Amino acid sequence: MARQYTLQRAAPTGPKIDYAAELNAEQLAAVTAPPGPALIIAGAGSGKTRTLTYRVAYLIENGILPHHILLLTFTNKAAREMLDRVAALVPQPLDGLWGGTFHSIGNRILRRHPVEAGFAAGFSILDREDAVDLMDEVVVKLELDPHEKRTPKGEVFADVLSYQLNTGFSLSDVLAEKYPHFLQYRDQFALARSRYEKKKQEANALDFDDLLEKTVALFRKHPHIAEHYQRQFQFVLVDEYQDTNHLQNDFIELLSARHHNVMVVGDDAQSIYSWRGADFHNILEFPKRHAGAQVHKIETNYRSTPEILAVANAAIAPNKKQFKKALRATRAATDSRPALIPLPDSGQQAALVAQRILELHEEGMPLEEMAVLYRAHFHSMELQMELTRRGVPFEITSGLRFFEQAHIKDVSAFLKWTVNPRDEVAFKRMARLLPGIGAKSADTLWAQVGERFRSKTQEPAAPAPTEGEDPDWSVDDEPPSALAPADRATRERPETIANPWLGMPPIKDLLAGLKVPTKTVKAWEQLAYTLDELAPGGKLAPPAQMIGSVLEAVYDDYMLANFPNYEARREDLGTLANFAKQYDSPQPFLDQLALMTSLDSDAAQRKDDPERVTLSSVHQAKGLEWRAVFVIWLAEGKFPTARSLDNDAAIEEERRLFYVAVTRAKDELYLSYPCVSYSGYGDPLQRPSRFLAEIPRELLEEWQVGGVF
DNA sequence: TACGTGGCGCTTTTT
DNA sequence: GCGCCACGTA
Repeated sequence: MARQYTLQRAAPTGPKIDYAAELNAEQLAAVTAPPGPALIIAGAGSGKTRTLTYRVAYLIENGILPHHILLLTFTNKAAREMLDRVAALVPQPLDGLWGGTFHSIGNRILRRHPVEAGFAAGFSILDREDAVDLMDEVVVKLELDPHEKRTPKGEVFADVLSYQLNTGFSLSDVLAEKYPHFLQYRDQFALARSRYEKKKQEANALDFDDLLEKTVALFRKHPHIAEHYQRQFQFVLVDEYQDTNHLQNDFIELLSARHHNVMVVGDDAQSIYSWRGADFHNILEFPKRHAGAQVHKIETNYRSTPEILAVANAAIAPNKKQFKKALRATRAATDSRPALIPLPDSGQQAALVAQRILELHEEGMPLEEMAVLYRAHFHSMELQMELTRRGVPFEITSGLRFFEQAHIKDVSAFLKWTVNPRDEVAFKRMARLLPGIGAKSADTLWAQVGERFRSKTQEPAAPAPTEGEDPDWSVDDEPPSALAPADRATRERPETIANPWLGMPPIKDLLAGLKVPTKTVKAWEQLAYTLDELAPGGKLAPPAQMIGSVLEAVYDDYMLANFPNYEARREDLGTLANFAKQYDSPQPFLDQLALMTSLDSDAAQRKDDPERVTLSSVHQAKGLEWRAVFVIWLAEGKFPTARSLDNDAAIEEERRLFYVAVTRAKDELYLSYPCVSYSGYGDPLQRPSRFLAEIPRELLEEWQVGGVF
């Protein structure tokens, strides 16, 4: 069965990269590693991204077609950055290269084989909120005892079931670990799982987990489809491997199963996402799972002063579960050690940080070169007030993401339902915007619309999952030739742009005459008319035009009536419509909305803004660096967080988090904690974090802060 | 359905 | 010390 295929070197085009000159010995070894499974342990600040991007360039330079390379990341930002950097290195176009987040790659594959995956073309993607909305519908029907004072809500169900899927743990184990007080509901959770699956099926909608899980299931059910992709992806590269979960690891293993050229890059010491299912045993045990795997360690650090690195190495040393390694500094020694700053209370902690920021700024350090890091966002409240008082501009990495804001999601609901009229979540969201329509009426309307829609389509809207193999879908052909590097799968099986309205009566007829409350009649007619405009004559309009129609017909009025900050929201929707102009059809636009977190428009916005200090949780600071870093609230119960105190594994993760914080600093590091905090709830007395006690005193310079206060 | 009041509980976050 | 949610009423 196995087909032997010999790679041909492409004729060299353009100047070659001088790898030996541009990389250090450790990086070079990883970049030029022979094929086969490889684990790259890349310490903080060691040039991990550089290594990965040069590896891709190296593969391409050695004749591997971009089409045969798969590059997996966690975030869109990382994917974009890496692809951009590769593009800058190699002369040939990278069009065929499959690079993106796990979810976007899963989506891309599923869009080509929706039916084989058990769905219909044109499926919706449910973001986290949509998934919870749908789960709420399931939970209502479970009829949990209303006399019970506390019953789990949709959010808890969604969380538990998602965590279970991502980790592969049993339901009982997940409940015991995350929600022991809900263990009695075990059976309802199991029931909710199957009902939720059914709901998604009926709605032709996939949640984020499905984008991975259904891809894995597709491959297991249709080996010939799996084989196609396994053949195609001769080289698989994975970024931030230490944060992969069970499901993502299956995804990686399946896609690389044929060629075994899987290079995973990560730092076990920076694994900080176990609470959302990441299992750093994936990285610790990679060499065991892949016999003969090469292991490369990259430990030369270009970022921090030796004094900061000494603290970092000491900080992580107590962790038992790790690959032993020590970062080596390349920078020259300085005469300053990181500062350890106890403060009488949290107000003075805020004052110290603010004052020190101003001093550094006066010494010539730009504000954007400084950051204040903390374990939890509320730890920054006092500091925010202090900075405001002193007129220090700052930027906070938290809060609602652009696409998760209500007005963005409201408007997208119109588009989503037009593209996929089976999308229950989108329909109900849209309906609830009308005056006089709440959850109950939305439910009734949905039942009627669903009924009408089904009766108007000759075939059931959901094609039953096909059994057996699709005869038209043969992938057992010759591998893509160098002369025709275009993606064969794309040519043979383009992503179907589904149009549910073809051959259907106009939308307004579908909605006309349904029973609605008297005060809703007018708005209902208007809605029907508007939706008709989104698919005039049964043809889906371009998304930018759709947004315009929705705004003009209903949503602008809605915003005026319901939001105090009408102007800002209106502006956001203008930005959205502008963004939508790049898309001819709504489907890919909606995919983008679901799979992206932010619009890069704020980068442009920030241009004319003054420089700012960054305030960030440590989690969100991963991968970033600043010249000066302040880590605040290093007190027991704050950092490490109270919930981790009685759990060794949790403490180790907190310690890794502390390590991430420390290794963000290039030149200056300040570690502080208050002895007393009158703000907030709980015991005002604070004890210094154990992480501070673990650092040899001589590595730090202790500050004694006095003064008038 | 829409709006007002009391109680509870309080990390981290990408897709 | 505050915000969110669940429950009660018009």
